[in-house]
Amino acid sequence: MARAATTSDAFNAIAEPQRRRILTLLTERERPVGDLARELGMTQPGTSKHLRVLREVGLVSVRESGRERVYALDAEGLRPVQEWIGGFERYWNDTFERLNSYVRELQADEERGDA
Amino acid sequence: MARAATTSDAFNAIAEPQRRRILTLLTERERPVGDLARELGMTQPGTSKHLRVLREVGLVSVRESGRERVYALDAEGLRPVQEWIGGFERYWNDTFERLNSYVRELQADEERGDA
DNA sequence: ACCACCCATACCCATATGGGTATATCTTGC
DNA sequence: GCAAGATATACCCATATGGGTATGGGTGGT
Repeated sequence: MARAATTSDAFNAIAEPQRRRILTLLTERERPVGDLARELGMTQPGTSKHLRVLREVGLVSVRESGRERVYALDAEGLRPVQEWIGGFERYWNDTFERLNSYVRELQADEERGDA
Repeated sequence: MARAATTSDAFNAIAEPQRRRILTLLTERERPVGDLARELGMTQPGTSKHLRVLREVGLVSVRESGRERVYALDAEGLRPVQEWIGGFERYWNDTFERLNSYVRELQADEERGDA
């Protein structure tokens, strides 16, 4: 089974170091596959495979430019992760963080109109 | 190789759905293994294995109570993930951020009595 | 048309992994 | 001390996965 039911979501995608590096590289600017492969120091096929995973979970988008495939970050896909993590911020022990998440909660409330 | 070099970090730990469920369950209260196993609907050994992973990356702590092992959330371990994700917030469609600053403006106005 | 280049896919391999069953260890209750 | 309960581990299996090497399909330049 290994990672039951092919869990292909953002959580799984960012579990891989190289994929995280790719996403980080893409924050600077969009890049063609070859570029990424060089930066990662791995083969083009290997890179393509990681890109495929990222594509499938919607973390990157592709644009064809001549014979190149230019990949760009689609950070929206990280939302689920950020939201999930957000649910734990209040459990961090750091005083500063407590205050921080408290403030964030207040803001969230107001954005929801709860005031 | 599969997930090269045994990447055992928080990112990897939360890539598994059941483990995320465990962490979520632990936000409510600490729980002994049996409890978790029942909640997850899986065997005790299976649950223990997930708990081991979570333990090794510091996402949970254990306390012995008689013949039980009570697991508790240690959210600090999620910090790295939160920080990494944080680096991408500015690339999300600005909608959220815009709203955020808008709210902040409103707050400022009200505090000043501008209403 | 031909060739060089950029990629995605198909395969192949070795290992990591999730889940289950059997079992050893330790603790509490008699 | 002994039986029962709670766990962690050892093992076994099937599959997912990361990485590499071939290879096929487009695209641009000449």
